[in-house]
Order: sequence, then C-alpha cells, then structure tokens
Amino acid sequence: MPELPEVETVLRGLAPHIVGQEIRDFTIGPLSLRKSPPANFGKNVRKSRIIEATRRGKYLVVHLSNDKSLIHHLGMSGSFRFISADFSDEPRKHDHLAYHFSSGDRLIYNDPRRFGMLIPVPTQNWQDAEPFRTMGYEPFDEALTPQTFHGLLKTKNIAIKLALLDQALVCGIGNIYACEALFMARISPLMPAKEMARTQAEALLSAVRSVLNDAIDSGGSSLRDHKQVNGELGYFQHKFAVYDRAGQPCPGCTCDRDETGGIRVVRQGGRSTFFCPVFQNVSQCSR
DNA sequence: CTCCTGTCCTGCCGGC
DNA sequence: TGCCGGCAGGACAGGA
Repeated sequence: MPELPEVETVLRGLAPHIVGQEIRDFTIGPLSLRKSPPANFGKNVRKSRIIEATRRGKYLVVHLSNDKSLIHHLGMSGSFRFISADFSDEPRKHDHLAYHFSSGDRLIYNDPRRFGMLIPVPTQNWQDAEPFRTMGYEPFDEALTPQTFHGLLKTKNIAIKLALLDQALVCGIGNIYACEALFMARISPLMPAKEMARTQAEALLSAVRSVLNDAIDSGGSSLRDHKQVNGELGYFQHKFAVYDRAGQPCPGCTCDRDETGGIRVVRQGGRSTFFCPVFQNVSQCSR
C-alpha cells in the first residue's frame, strides 16, 4: 500500500535513472486508471526532458522541460519498473503506462487494481493544482510544529486515527503508519482528536516522523504489491508492532495477554485499526 | 461547512 | 479440487 515511505522509496530508486532523460514517446494502455489522460496524450510530452522527480504526500511528481508535470499516484497496487536499453523485458499483465526514452531505456507503470492515477498539470504553480490545493503539511515540514499539529487536531470532531488519515491535515500517512505511530505514541486510536493534550500531540508528531523515517530506511512495507524500483521488496513489514497482528502479543506490554489476546482490531471509517487497548491507554497499563 | 458511507478494482484466502 | 464470498486499501463523490 503505497504510503509516504513507499512513494519516497520509489522516487529515490527512480530519480537517478530518469532525470535528464528525453521522452521519445509516452504510451497509455486501453484500460483506464482511476484518473488517466486520453490514449493520444503522448504527443504532448514527446521530445520533452525530465528535469526533476519529486514527491508530495503519496504522489510522485515528474517535472518536464515543456512546462508540464506528470502527477502519479500508485493507488494501492501500483509499481514502476525501469528497463535499461540493453535489457529485454516482456510485457506483463496490468502494464498501463510506459515512458519510452530516446536512450532506449523504458519506464513501465504496472497496476493490477488500477486504483492509480496519472494527472498532467502545468508546471507553473503545480503545488496549487488538484490534488495538492487542499493537501496539508508534509510530515517533515519544519513549519509543522507540535503547536501547529495540536491546533489542527483541535478542529477535528473525529477519532485521532481518522484525523491522521486526513490528507488535508498532514499528508502521506495511510492505514499502516497511522496504526504504528499511535502505538509508538501510546495513544488510543479511538480518542477524539480534539481531546488530545498538547503533550500527546507532541508525542504523536514525533512518533509519526520516527515511524516514517524507519520505514523509508527499510525500503517501505511490502504486503502484496509494493516493490522498490529494482524489484526488491521493502522489509518494514517485518517491523510492524501492531499492523496486521491481531491476536498476537503486544510488543509494548505483557499485562493484558491472557485477558484480551494481545493486539486487537476494530473498524474505523471502513478500515481496520490495530492497537493494544492496554498499552495505548496508559492509565490501564502497569508499565 | 463537517462528517460519514459507498464506490472503484483485482488478487488472495478461507470455507464449503 | 473448484467455486464463491469477503476483504484489503486511498481518494473522492454524494448524502446527511
């Protein structure tokens, strides 16, 4: 599930291969993604050169020399594979987009579930284009202070877990890292966001940054689909404290194992939240 | 406005 | 063995 660490991993793998390359052609397959330009879009970017690749939230942004930018979202199952000119490569099921470079190198976007997107926008003021216009702080933005974060949470009449998933507050956090950060900060995912104490907001912001950094260092989390650009899997999934660990012992405490069976799962906003009700409700935990 | 629910899509897994 | 239902997840539309 590409959240910020997965997209950042893809970006770091991709950038050295594609920045500076001239696009000879750009092809779009017949099956549409959640958002994709028309099949003949390629003519708009021919002969242009990739001058920068960057990331905003969970989106990967490719800036071209012809004042266009291509915004990619990997949906939940998207991956890129880069193929050097001197390597052969068979087309694969679910290939949907392809950059054909003048060097002979290629970059293919594959996405079984087709939840991904490709949105072309003018490079000028690209930060103000949809989907970025309403997007919140980057998690590592220095302007996002504990006070600012606390202030944002105060305005939300929803559970803190759901507030972490709201890209209009802080972007890049998905289901996995929301669960992991709340565990690390020892905060119940069910707590109303507006009831968070200053100190809790501060601890949570630190935890978010710590978890995201650890995950980036691990090449992201590979559950079913995420791959690094070189085809290797990320390995942060081996470090999950709570995510997808329902019924397993809490790595933070031992005081509830017999009573509750350890990590528990509940539904919030239609998705699974994994947490330890004891460790993440500090008053109940003897540690 | 804010918040919540359903939808998109395919592959995988468990149950029968 | 094979089929089928349920589930997973990010963004967004539309309803309350």
